[in-house]
Amino acid sequence: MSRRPTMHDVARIAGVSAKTVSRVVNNETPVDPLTRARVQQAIAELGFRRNEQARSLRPGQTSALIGLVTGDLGNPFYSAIARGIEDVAHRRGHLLLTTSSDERPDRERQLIDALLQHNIEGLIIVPTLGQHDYLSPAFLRGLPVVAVDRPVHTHPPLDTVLLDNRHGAALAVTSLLQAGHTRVAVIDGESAVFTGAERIAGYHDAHRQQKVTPDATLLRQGFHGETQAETAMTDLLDLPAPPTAVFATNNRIAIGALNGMHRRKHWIPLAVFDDFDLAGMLPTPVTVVAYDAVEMGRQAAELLFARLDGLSADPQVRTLPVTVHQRGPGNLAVN
Amino acid sequence: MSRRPTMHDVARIAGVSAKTVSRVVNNETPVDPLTRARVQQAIAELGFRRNEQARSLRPGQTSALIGLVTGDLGNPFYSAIARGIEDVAHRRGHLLLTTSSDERPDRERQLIDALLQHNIEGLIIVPTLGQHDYLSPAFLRGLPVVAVDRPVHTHPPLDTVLLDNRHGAALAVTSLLQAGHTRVAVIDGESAVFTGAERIAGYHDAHRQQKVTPDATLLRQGFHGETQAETAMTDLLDLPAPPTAVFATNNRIAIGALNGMHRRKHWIPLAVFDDFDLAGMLPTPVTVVAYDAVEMGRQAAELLFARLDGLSADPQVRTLPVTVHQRGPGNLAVN
DNA sequence: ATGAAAGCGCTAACAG
DNA sequence: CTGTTAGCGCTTTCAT
Repeated sequence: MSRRPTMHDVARIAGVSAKTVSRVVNNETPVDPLTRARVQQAIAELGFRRNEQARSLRPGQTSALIGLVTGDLGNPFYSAIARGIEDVAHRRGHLLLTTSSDERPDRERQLIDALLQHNIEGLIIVPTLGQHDYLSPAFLRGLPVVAVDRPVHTHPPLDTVLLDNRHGAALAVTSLLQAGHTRVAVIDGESAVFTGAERIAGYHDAHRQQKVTPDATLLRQGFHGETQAETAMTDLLDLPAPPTAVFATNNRIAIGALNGMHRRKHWIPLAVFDDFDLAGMLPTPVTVVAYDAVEMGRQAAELLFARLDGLSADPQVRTLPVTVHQRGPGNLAVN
Repeated sequence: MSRRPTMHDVARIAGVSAKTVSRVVNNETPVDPLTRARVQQAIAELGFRRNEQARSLRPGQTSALIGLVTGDLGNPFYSAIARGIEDVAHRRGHLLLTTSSDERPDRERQLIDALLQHNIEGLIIVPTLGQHDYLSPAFLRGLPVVAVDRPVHTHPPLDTVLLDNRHGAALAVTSLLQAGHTRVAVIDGESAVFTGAERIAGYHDAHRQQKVTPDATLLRQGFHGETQAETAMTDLLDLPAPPTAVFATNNRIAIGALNGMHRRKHWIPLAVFDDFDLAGMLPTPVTVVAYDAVEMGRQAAELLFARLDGLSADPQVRTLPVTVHQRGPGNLAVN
């Protein structure tokens, strides 16, 4: 198997110097049209492809590589973000290196290190819980970084793309309160997670605004995954005074809560931050907070490229809108 | 902002030559333990990180980069595959470049080209429909390639990881036939897609084996997305002699079919190739064919690394098992 | 309009 | 055990 052809190989075939090949490949001027044609002919003949690693080694050149760290690419929320980033990156002639931290800060740090060794031009990160001192200027050496979904506290602050968690949650819970519910339970995941905390704040905002006092015993936090959420739901339904509606702070929790209702054959209206298939087919009304995760990725990538282009001055925080929809049977009222 | 430190910078601080730094960084012998310590000290002081692009420029060195092309990273099926690949790649010290073809052959080709320019060591691809002459040895120059989910016909053939589509579909449809159904409809997507064709073959296998003659008018193909599948379902239910059960060849089609049943308030048992949330909570029994997409990715990556390690001889086709589960109300029988 | 030389950061081969 | 030299493929600078 023959060695991959270089510019020198092309140059030899075309009877020109490597520099002229370089000019043709990069559409630089001046090159005589006939020379250009000869070179292009030779390129086609050999199947030459420029070596990006060699190119980007030169000072002043860039790698055309963007790095992404999320908790788990297998999670559709994260992969939608990745897709949005990829869209913009592709349009800008960049490729995306994707990695998954498993939500572990040590692995996150290691991945960022690996990405830096590959000379990424910029980094987009859905930060794990924990300290991010390795997002400091000293560690990053001026690498532009954009945070998505969760803020990260650094000096100076980073460009950030968030959802309107608090407002979306408030809207969804308000729809329950306005239907007459006064005992709305909450099932949340890991209590230290930013998005969950914001959504719970929104729950409280709604109560305050609707002048309903929430019952603290109905607020359940720290549940990982569907199975735990299911138990939380059955526990709530087994209370002497069970809730008449429930707010799930995310998708997975909602699925667990629904499994719990199904198990107890006791259905109460559900509000949930996240949309999901078949929400409209359930035996109880579902109020969903929907958003565009792909768009989050796009916006993050656009912030990143703006900074690479030197267009950004101060770090920006963009908060993306969410929408609320009623799914399933129309009547939200208390049974 | 100071320039990123190089091995020479480290060498100067540690009072050694660049080659010695290289030896330390690569854990090569022999290096005097004291020298090694001095160098490590200097590395820490400067925050030195080896430049992977420069390293991999040397002949005999590799880029530690793997490329992936799927139809759409935002699709959870593909992103699960990506996650599986990433797992193995990370364990092997490799990073993954992910790209989405939008199922367009021209874009697929362009992405492969871009990946090759970045000197990927191997490529994993969920191939689009269409000719793949650009997966020929001439184009790839010996680059190892693994196909996932769909085979691709090249000479020589590629390593391939598939699901047991035909058998899984047969099992699911058999459960309907054994419950007494004789009019089982099929809703399928793009008819040229390999997986759909295999699953329909499984549908016919089941009928043959159960000695039931399928009604060709109940076989509907070429539907894109949920909305079209929903229409296909309502059309079927509106027939003078509607089906008593339906087989959906994938997830999205199943959601559409369920929406159709919901709209007509006419529920019939569903079999579907793919598992999904809330399948157990619907008003009709659901038979799902489940599988592990992350594992598909892992196996693909393992085939790739086996080839990079020079361990593989002939191209392999691995067919991964699927499992069938009953969800929802227990009774599959004809209404 | 084109080419020669130098060097990006790293490591293989060879000296010492 | 350590250092020197050379060169991977490309592009910048400066000649021609």
